[in-house]
Amino acid sequence: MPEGHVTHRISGELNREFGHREVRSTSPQGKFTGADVLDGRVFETAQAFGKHMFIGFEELPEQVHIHLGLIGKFFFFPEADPPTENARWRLTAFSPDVTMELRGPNICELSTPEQIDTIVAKLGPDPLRPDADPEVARARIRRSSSPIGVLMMDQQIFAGVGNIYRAETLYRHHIDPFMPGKFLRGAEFDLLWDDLVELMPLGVRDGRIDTVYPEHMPEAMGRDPRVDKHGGEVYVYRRDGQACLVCGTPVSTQVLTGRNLFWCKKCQPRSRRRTVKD
DNA sequence: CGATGATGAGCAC
DNA sequence: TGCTCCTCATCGC
Repeated sequence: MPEGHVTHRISGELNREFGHREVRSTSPQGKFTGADVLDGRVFETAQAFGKHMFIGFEELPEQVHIHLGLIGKFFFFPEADPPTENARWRLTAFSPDVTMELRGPNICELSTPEQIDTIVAKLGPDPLRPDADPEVARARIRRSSSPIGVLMMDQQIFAGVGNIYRAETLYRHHIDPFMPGKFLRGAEFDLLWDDLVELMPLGVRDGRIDTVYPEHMPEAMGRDPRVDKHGGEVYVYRRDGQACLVCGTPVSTQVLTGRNLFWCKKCQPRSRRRTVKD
């Protein structure tokens, strides 16, 4: 499931498996009407911008625009006819055989170059892209009175960051999620941005989100060292009620703009800056 | 075996 | 703020 590291990781996988190969394209489930247009074409390049992915085919100006949403998922099979059905989009290449299936995406449609430009223009800097300019994000945070915990999820600020990276990066820098963006110190912004630039490529490489420093690894806490349920080792994400890996305080949770926020009240204390009048 | 919720986001009220 | 879309693993009965 999908924060920006997943779209980037899968773009790479698609390029390796299908790049410059002729493909068979279908929509077994029928809801991707553009699938037929792509059948028999040559796959060119998949690219990721935050949580959005665009896939180009030779001699076609439109590209496939994909957004996984909350539950969308890609599957790869080392065969031309995997025993599945009802995928939104299915791509197959032959000898060597490989099949991709896309299930449950929020968006899977053909988009014109103009439409793609519009989508990309709305996104903030993506920590996974070398061309990202963090100053855009810095400026937007500095003039916002929304809590930094809300701003972290705003794709116009950090493209690709989702609920796990939000909770974990705020935790790693002891930042109060409820502090208005305008009160975030410049040095704190630098810590957050640099951390995303460091952590997210690891997520791309490993296909999971790990954020715990070695000295805080569960072994050191006497816990079972197995991977957490969501697929990575984390400090606070979905660990509500469990002991903070650093201080032992039960991890807190609260719904913030429709999503579950997780944080440690002791490691990320309410900032006094928060109470200053606008 | 039905209910629930999940790494998301647009939209109506 | 809450509903909606989409899928599927997991949980409680």
